[in-house]
Amino acid sequence: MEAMPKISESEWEIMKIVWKENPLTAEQIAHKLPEGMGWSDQTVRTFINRLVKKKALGYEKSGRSYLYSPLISEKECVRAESRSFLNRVFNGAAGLMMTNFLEETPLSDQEIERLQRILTEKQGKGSQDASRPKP
Amino acid sequence: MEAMPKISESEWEIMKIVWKENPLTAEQIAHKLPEGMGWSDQTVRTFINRLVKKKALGYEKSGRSYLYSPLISEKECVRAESRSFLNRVFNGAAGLMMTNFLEETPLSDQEIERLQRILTEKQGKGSQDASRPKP
DNA sequence: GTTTAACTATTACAAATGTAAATATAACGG
DNA sequence: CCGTTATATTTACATTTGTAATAGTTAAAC
Repeated sequence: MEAMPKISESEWEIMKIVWKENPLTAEQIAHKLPEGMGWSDQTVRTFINRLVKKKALGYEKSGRSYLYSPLISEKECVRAESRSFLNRVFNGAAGLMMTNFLEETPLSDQEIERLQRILTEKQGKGSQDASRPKP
Repeated sequence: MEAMPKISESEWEIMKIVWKENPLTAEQIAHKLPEGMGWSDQTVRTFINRLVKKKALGYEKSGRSYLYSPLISEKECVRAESRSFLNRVFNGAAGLMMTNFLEETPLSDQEIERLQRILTEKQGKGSQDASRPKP
């Protein structure tokens, strides 16, 4: 798992785009950025370069430009970032965090049902006891 | 709501302590920090000072030292940080985020039940339709 | 082939952050 | 009162981040 590189806020914007679809040229990435972003082309390229340096993006030459692709998985990054957030803000208490989110966030009935289904599924599975002997 | 100051990772450690109990002297804060932290006394004082500069902490003189107290509420900070995280990592999709957490996090049956209770309570309340006329 | 237009790479620079040392200050002990 | 010492304030410095401008390179066009 190679110690996830630390992805900054701006770099996340780039990564989200490249995860969704790849490979992409720098220009394509710049164009797919959300409107309000307002970054100059050079800024975008700087972020891309930093991500390459961090081994978060890889590239291959194609014509006059490079095609960038992710070298680290979105799942891993989301997991790492989530853990960091959880520790920073909730001292690692996932239950507390979720309670908090549930209380603060408006959810559609559909979403509520989906979450409930997931919870019910989890229920029997005894995931609270991680120390069982392997069969 | 005064545009929450941005609290850095290290600064969060300080704030969490002062929120839990206050007022505290710099020394007390330093002592209450988690073991593994390994910050020098001066480092802790630097963080405290930055938090004062950011108006996150206030102080009052007492004998030879200051007593620090939070000027911003934990709730507000948690909310701000949560929103930032949600946007950065999940593009603001709270439902997706929660699904993800539920799937990845081991929870005790107790916690599961608590979350289910909260969800059930939310269910009728139609929080997905925020545009109802006030009674 | 040489110019040029598009890309990349290098460099810049200020603010924030992590980490502290050095210096000033003031209160407490005697 | 005066020194000692605990505190606070100032200063330091490297790294990361946000935000580019400028310089270098190379494929494409002619």
